[in-house]
Amino acid sequence: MTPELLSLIAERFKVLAEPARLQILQSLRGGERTVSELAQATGLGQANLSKHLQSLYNGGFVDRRKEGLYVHYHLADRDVFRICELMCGRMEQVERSRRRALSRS
Amino acid sequence: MTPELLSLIAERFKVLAEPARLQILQSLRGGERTVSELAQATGLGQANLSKHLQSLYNGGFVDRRKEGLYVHYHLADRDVFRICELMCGRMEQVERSRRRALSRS
DNA sequence: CAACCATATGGCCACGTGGTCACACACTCA
DNA sequence: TGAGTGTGTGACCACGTGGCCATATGGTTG
Repeated sequence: MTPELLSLIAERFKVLAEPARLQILQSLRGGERTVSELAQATGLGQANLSKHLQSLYNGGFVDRRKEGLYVHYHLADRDVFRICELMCGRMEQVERSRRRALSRS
Repeated sequence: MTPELLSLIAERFKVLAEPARLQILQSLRGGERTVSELAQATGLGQANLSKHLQSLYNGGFVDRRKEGLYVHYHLADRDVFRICELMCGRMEQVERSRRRALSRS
């Protein structure tokens, strides 16, 4: 496990470490969405949204398809949500240990 | 999926979005380590390391046990590495699609 | 062609945070 | 008790980046 590999993994996590981007991914669970549709669904500004989409695209989490004026974004794969579910499982566990810690003190 | 929940998930990811902390977790795969052992294994400064350990502890990724002068840290669970493996799988896939994109342009 | 629209991009600011230093705290041992 | 050691913490700086504005880019329509 080289330092370079660790940096790569960290960079992947960094893309998901942002509520706005998680919100975008969630909005894409229903299928393809254009940037304007995503803007309305998420309430994010257009420029801001565009940058987040760029991050997600560079990270390989979403793919896109241009059609006339519009750009349609869609999930690159569904593994992202497997990761998120593992995270949610962790959150429950953290809750338990937090309560343990509180009762300890 | 409320905004608050998304923020919580994002915060979990943020803890893992740092090479130094991934390195610490990896060093703990072999079992318990004291802070000084971790400092030597990772090459991180002591104060810096202590803060990273605090993050990991607050995130519930590691647990600790005080014994005399020393504090022994250990992994809270092994699911972290399931998440990392999923991430690594993603990285291979990203490689493939990057090559696709290159050959497309 | 010009007018218009959807999206991307560069500049800018404000905020968060990783790294380091200095020091505080906790514990052991003479 | 006081010296010495391991760990945590506050202050500080430097850097990265999310959000917003203005503008560029690429495409369509009349």
